[in-house]
Amino acid sequence: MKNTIKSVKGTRDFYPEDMAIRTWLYTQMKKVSESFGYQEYEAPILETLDLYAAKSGEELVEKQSYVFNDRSGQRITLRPELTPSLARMVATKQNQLTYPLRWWSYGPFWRYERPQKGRTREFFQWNIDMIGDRTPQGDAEMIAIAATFLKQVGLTSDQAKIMVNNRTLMEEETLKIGITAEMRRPVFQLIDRIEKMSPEKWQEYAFEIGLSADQLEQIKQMLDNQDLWKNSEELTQTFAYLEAYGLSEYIQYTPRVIRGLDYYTGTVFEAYDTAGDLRALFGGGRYDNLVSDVGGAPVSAVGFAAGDVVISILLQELGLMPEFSGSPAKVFITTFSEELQTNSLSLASKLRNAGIDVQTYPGYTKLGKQFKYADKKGAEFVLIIGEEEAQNNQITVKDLAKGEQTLVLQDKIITYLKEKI
RNA sequence: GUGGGUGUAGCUCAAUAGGCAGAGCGCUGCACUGUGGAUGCAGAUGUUGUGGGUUCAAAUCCCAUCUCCCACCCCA
Repeated sequence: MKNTIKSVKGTRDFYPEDMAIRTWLYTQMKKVSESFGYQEYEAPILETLDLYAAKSGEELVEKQSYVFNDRSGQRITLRPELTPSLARMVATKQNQLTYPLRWWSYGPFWRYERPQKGRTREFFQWNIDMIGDRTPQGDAEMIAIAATFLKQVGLTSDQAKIMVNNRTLMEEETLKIGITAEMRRPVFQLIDRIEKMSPEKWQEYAFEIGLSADQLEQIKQMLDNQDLWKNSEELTQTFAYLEAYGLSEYIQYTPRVIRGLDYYTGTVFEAYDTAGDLRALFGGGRYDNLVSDVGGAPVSAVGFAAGDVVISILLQELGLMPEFSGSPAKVFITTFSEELQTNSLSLASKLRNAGIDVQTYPGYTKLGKQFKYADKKGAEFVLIIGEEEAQNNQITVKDLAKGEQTLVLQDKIITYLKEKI
């Protein structure tokens, strides 16, 4: 590899094998989304920077967005997330839509970050949201979709789990120990970081934001209390519904998940591999203010986003990723000789007209090489029209897996192959 | 944005302590001019990321730069 022009940092080339995986992932997301009645939509990849300034995190807008001026001087960004676009789409047609909306989308996003394990600058993300409903059933449905997806791609509840909590509950519980609205944000950030910092550093941080030793002790107890959810009517109902879905094994309550993003207002959840080696598989929750933030009337929503990178690594590591290789055409037609090439080409055409995918060999080379090529390309049946076959209106069909071959009359070839494929 | 590592054949990696740049896999050819996988034999692979420096001699030591990887930040 000498002077090959390099690809842009943090982007990935999708060779056919990779593209097959990407398509497969998309198909799984589509299946799950549609099985719950969600409709696919798409938003522009280019948006004005203003759209994100409204509510996205400062870091995301200031540091991680790809921003440029277009020819009219307008500040344009490659979308770093979808939710603001979704909020705008809803706000724009707010009175013409039937609620609750059930929408899903899968597409590319860009964030200017340092690439590392599970993080690229260009990635794909599945977004799924229910808008215009504020019930525990809605929360439960969204979590059920997430769990169904884990199941759909072959992950067991021993391999991946969805951690659930509720921000309203945490607000109430922290209020009991004297943490008022002004202190809430730093305290939630403190809770968000308990898994990420050493106990000493975490304690230091707690005192820095102004907690008393007594409050800290009570927060610690709170974060170890796996039964805290019983104090929340919303969560109690949500978990009961998830029981009814038969998906409880994938769900785990934890007071420690609270989400870094500020716009969440109710139930929140994140999915992780149980080995705990990787980043979050997806994250989401209930948000009430996004549509009004872009100029619409207030409407509640719940949803989550799942990137393609971490889930792919996990499936790869667990050996759950299907392997795709070779051509989609299972039938391969050889070229016996220069003179007989036209016979092969007409046969290929005849099969294609009958709906059979076929690849042929361009030009002529000895049959051994053609077989080798066919094998590598994933062909299952190799067809030969040699001199004898041409004279007798026959075709030799070799089944590569079995190593057997049969002479088939040209009139019968379509029905013969359709039975076998 | 901060910190740590890495770079040798298409791929995975060797090269003792500066001293002829190698192996496996893959690739090409032949055995096998009407048949793939297996086997055997033969062959081709390189600006050792790039630029400079030290040295009789540099993949190896020094400086710079780039790449990719990993962690932090943030988050899918």
